[in-house]
Amino acid sequence: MRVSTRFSDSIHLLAYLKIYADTKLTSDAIAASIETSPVVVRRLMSKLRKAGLITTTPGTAQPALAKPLTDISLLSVFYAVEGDKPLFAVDPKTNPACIVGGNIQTVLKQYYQDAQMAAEARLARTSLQDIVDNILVEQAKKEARQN
Amino acid sequence: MRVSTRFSDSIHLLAYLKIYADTKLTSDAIAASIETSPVVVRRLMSKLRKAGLITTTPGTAQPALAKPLTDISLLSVFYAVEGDKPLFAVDPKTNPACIVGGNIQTVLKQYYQDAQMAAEARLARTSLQDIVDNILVEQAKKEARQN
DNA sequence: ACTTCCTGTAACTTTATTAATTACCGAGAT
DNA sequence: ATCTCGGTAATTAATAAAGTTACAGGAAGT
Repeated sequence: MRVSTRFSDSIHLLAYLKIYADTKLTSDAIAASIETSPVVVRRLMSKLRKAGLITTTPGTAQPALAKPLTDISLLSVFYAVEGDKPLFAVDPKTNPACIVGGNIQTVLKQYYQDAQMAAEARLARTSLQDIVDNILVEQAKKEARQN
Repeated sequence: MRVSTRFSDSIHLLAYLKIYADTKLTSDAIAASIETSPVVVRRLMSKLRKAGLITTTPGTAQPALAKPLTDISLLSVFYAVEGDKPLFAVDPKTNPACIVGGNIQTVLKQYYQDAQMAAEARLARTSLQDIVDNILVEQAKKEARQN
């Protein structure tokens, strides 16, 4: 399958709303930054809006963050656009007549959930403000190198 | 994309080698347990062999675990069949002329790696012996319910 | 030696997921 | 009234994984 970049693109989008708050925030402009299509941007915004992370007004280019960036964790963005999609997939179709095939799902599910929760705990610890701060630091480094 | 079940299927395979060690371990028999095709099983075994987890002999059905199950972690199985595939995908193609698009990959990579390492640490903590033990416990529960 | 069963791979096809595209409705601004 | 833009549905294209077919060659029994 094609690998999903929704999570990364959504973080990009939200950071863009903050950093370019003074510009015209059309889906076209945002799409140019992510290098995707405006429709994809609007689809992402639709999910972010439903998750309560941003507000939008139909017909006019006024997307806005619904709360301060310090109050939005990477995890809440992940849930908003990926739902509760598991990081590790259990093979759902194995032979129930076999000792292994009949029990492995139950067993793996537990360990996978542990691992996923560990990753999610890290995502929960980071806010979008951290991301924006780091982007600006990287940008400053870049500009310093040029001089 | 279709989500990969290689990791789960490989754990299944290795547990099968242990639990059914006394039977004929043909790729057909293993495939019947995983409910996949023998070729898929042989492909998985090829990767597990290259990673040093099992030994096989061409032409004869004698796959064997290369080390005790207590010495094989879920993480080593994951690496064997998924390589260093990241759990969270960075969008590689964003506008470098934009402050966000030009720096976000660098920033996200760090946080994604943190999260992935947390998950991997959990996987490293669990051995295949734990999995086999749990499978046998589940099976015993099942049999107890039937009486 | 011959036959049978099996592994190891390569090549190709099918299936599933995601992103991209096209198209259209209706809201808001000028 | 017109122009711009968001929201969404429907379709197409791209991509990754699993399934399938095919075949070369090893091992073991007869």
